[in-house]
Amino acid sequence: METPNEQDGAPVTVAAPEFALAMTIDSGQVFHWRRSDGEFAGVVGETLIRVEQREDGTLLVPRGREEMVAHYFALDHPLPEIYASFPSDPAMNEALTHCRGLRVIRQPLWECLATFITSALKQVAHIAQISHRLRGRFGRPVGRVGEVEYHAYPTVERMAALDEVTLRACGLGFRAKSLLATARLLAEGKRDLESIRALDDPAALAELCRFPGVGAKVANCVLLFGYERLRAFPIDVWIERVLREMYFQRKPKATTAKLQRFSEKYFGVYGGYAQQYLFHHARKIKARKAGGADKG
DNA sequence: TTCCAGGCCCATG
DNA sequence: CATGGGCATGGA
Repeated sequence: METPNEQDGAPVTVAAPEFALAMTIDSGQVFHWRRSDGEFAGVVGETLIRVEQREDGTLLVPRGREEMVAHYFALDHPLPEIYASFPSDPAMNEALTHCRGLRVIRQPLWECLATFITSALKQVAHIAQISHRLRGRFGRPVGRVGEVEYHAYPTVERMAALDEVTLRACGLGFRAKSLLATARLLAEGKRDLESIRALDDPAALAELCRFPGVGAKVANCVLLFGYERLRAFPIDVWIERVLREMYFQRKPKATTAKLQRFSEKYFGVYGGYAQQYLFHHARKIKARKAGGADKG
């Protein structure tokens, strides 16, 4: 039996054209990667992965993990085709200019559903904080990098066996109840995430919305980041602002449902990618303005 | 101190 | 069907 750890062989080089590792990890899809020097360390499923992107764009990954990393970061997504499908307007063009190489990650289903339930009305930094607490306290340890121990996301069974008070102690607030209830539905076999793969987008969305703590936004995130439905268009407060400023200036009373319908048609078959680019760019612009005086 | 965050849910018009 | 308010937490 193999026991992969931080010493499992010299890293090997993997070609990764059109891929921006740091930006992808920092784009609010996943919340558990840590950066040290030029390297990132995180857990893919149950495997500790250290990955570095060099100046020439190639990746350094642990030997034997090339496929796992390529699959996780979706290096096979056809970015040229995706970019060609984007509408050409000032907002989209600007986002594309600044976000080239950003990819929509393929996440494990339970981990994705759970983290986005905890994301409700939380800032990205807070989601990361909560995620690390949950992993550290209830997830299986999978190795260490220096002094830092890494953990897998808690299993459905482990989460279902906890109680609301324990979860609230991780900083979950009112989300604890939903997360626990969802874990129990899955642990008891009353629902199944794998079977949702067979459903079409609308049916899958409706099924996901049956979980406590899951509405249209979280469900669309899970469709996009977990089920690889690249058309799914999550509308959070950032995207809603962008849509209203850039596309609905003249219609201030348009409802969210209206924005949703417009977006799904306007941004097309890779709407999820368009959304992710608009989202990330909007956040970066704000951060740049807020921290404009700091040394860079 | 106040504001805001990758929302959801339920009670009212 | 649309709208309003409550819900926990913590960093800026």
